[in-house]
Amino acid sequence: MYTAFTSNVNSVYSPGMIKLQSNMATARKAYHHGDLREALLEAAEAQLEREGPGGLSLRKLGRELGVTPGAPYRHFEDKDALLAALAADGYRRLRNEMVRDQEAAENGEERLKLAGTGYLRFATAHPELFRLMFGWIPSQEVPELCEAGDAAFAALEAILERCEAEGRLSRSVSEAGLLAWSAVHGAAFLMIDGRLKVDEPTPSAECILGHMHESIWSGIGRR
Amino acid sequence: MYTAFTSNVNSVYSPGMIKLQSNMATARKAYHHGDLREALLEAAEAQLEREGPGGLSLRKLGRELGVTPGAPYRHFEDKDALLAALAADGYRRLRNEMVRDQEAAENGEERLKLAGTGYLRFATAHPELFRLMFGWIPSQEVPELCEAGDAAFAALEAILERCEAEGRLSRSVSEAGLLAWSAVHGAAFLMIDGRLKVDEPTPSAECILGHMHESIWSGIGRR
DNA sequence: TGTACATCAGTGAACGCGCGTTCACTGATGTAC
DNA sequence: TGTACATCAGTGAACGCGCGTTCACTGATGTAC
Repeated sequence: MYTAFTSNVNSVYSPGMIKLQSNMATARKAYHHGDLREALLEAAEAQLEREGPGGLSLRKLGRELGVTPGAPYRHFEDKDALLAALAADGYRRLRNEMVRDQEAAENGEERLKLAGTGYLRFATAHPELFRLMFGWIPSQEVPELCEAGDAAFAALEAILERCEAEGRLSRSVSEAGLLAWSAVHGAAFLMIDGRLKVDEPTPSAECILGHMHESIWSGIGRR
Repeated sequence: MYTAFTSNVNSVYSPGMIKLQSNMATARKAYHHGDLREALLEAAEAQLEREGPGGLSLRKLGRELGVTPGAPYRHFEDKDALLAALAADGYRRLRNEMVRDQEAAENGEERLKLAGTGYLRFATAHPELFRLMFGWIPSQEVPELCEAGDAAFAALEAILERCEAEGRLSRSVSEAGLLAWSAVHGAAFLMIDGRLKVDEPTPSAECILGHMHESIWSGIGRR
């Protein structure tokens, strides 16, 4: 009964940077799922985006993947562990989005703008995941989660340090970081909460950052 | 059994601007609670802050107030209605915090700074309520909620318009509003998520806005 | 290449829980006369 | 001031639900010889 549906195994999706194990080809229609861990993460993220944080349940996940309620516990100690893995993966992808295309930039100002755009792009593409990453507090500390979060912030800091080295900052790195991060972070939340109506009713990441970058840069930089 | 505890009726707390009905004095130890509606809102907010959004339940609320599980339904159609009332009240108080002390300000720039400080003060004092206000989407539109939210934003807009009238803005009101609101909103979230470590590990609203205001104002204003 | 065996990743049934909500009811309150 | 009555705001029991988690089990897989 449960073994009939394993189509999800063939999914194209691969959350984050975790490599899929390669025993997938032989796993279809098997008693063993093949890669239930990845499938759970994938389905969990979809469920989260679809139904919000309240709608995410391990049982539902199992049902969706054609697997018994107990099965997820072979891969995650409990629900919190799954959420933490989801959030950590989110931070890694957020960071990727921020540093993407950085080589194309000619100077610090451009790098900052690209990173901000990436930040907004991530938040608007995965609003509930973004909310989970920043709003949810695990019942006990998860080192993987802290590291991934710090790494994302470190990417911003590195950019600002290069700006400073180029002599393009009118403030300290930490004050510049406070404004830049706050502004982009705030805009991200306002966007996903549907509270920003600039030009269009649901403006794009590029549009919003286009409207904000000049203000940010006059606030913290010089040309 | 349920009538033994009505001490909450005497609470000093009065959420938002709603006036308490004044039959409280006669209500103690009564079969009728006296002002269950207000008591529910008050207890709900405390419960929200104490245990997070997942820990808020109507049944628990009833238990806490010494009242039957059915009782809350005399005052709120369902759980969503209570949440909406909570959020709407939050917006009203947020607005109050923003416009507080405005008369003390000498010019637009100072007004903006005071409003920002009030915003952060509210968010850090009521973090879970703040998250509810901005993160939660009611299953059906609640006009009261929209109005209260719009009114809070309108307070910011009014300040920026006065800045413009004084000739102190270097950008359009809407671009200035985008930066100012995003920056303060983002800082609010970063603060309540414990991600801001400037000077102290948990800096105050005044401290954070002190560090941000110069950057914001060089971004959007002139002196 | 074939077999024995340890390990892994599932099954399926069950546990206890707390929740939102409904409903027929009743005690308290306030009002009209 | 006293009484009849409508309305209000509770009671208490019940409904059905889905959830997280556990556990003894078993089929599938991979490895050592």
